[in-house]
Amino acid sequence: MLDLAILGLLMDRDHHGYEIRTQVRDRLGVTSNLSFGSIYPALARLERQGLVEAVSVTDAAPMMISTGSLSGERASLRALRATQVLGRRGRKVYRISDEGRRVFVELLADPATVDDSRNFSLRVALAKYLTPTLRVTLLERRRTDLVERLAELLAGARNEQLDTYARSVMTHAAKGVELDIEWIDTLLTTERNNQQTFTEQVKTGKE
Amino acid sequence: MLDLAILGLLMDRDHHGYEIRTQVRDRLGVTSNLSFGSIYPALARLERQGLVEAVSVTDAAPMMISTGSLSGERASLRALRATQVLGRRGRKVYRISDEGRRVFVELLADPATVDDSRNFSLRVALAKYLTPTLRVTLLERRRTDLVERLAELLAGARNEQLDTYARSVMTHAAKGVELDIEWIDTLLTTERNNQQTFTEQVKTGKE
DNA sequence: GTCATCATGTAAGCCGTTACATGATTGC
DNA sequence: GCAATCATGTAACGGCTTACATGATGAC
Repeated sequence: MLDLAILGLLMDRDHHGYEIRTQVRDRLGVTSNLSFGSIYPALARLERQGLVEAVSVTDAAPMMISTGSLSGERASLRALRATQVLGRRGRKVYRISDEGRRVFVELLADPATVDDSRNFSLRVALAKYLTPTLRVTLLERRRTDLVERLAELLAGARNEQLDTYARSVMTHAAKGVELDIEWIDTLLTTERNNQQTFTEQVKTGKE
Repeated sequence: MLDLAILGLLMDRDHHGYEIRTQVRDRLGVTSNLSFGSIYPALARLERQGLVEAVSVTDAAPMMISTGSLSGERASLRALRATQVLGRRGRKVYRISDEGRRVFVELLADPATVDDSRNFSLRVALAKYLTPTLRVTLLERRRTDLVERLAELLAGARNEQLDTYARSVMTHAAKGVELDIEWIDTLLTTERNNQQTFTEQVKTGKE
């Protein structure tokens, strides 16, 4: 989960560890702030595996931005500026490698661990990196699980041996799952419309 | 979490370990089946702590081995009978102790770990063991957290830098939280009505 | 000059899982 | 008799958290 989230964020742009925490919450919709005690070791591990690389320790490396068109003076100025604006020294900025991109997409499409709601949401949040086909597969797989789960919950809610509180939990959980299924259905509809639009465009020769 | 669920189930009646798994799902609304690899060690630990006690290992099985009072024939018959009615041999049935009941209520009311949705749902499912006051406290505490979370999600959904998938995740998560808040509000209303009814009854001298 | 925030990292521990090992009972 | 289910337990490992340790920078 953490690996997928980190790689997913790095697909978009470079990040340093401290930043990843807030980004996971704000861009990937993961509720609880994950701890640095898990983020830093994860980054170190991903680096060892060659999936990411440290692009700059400290901000002395605006070289990465440098187009060469700027004079040394202006580059220094810009470095200073970057430090002032963007923050402090000692930051270790990571960039995803080609191998990292490959593994990321593989991981994102991997059917293995889509079981829980958290993993699924994360995958949808990163779904722009999936092919339309794989997106549909992901959504349909999850939908099947939810339909099954819904049936269990509705059965549970009908259980007369339960007290009002326990039954209320069942009923509410069922509503939540229904909401999830509706959401998936709207996403699936969108996917199919896009697919169709694309197909039509090909057929009619439009761009 | 596991301890709370196990003790909660044992508040109602005795259970053996194997049975606890299904009961946690069917009566407490916990989605994923927890594994025996966590249930059995948990029961052993609770027993060591004196919160539960093993009430019977098998039904009548020890008789077959030790007792000389019954003839071998009758002992076999009895064993057979017990097996037919109660099920299989080798079951270790647990009962909650007085100390266990005390600790359970303490645990259930403990504000420490109500953070996530799973813990909260579990507590609501067991809410009949809480006093009306503690129930309201639990609900209100959770409500405050959710309102805060909702604001964050709505802010996230407004973030225009997000692609449609990521934004969709935020919006959907927000809807889920809204549903949760509505649920809590209906529960709170019920609590207050019951409370008021009780107060009125006292005032007017009704039973 | 000191406090909050930014920034990185390590070590210990918690709470669960999967995989393994064993055996009884029921139904076909 | 054989497979499926019921039933208990152990061992290894996974993924995350908390607590600890360290230090720079910016704001007041």
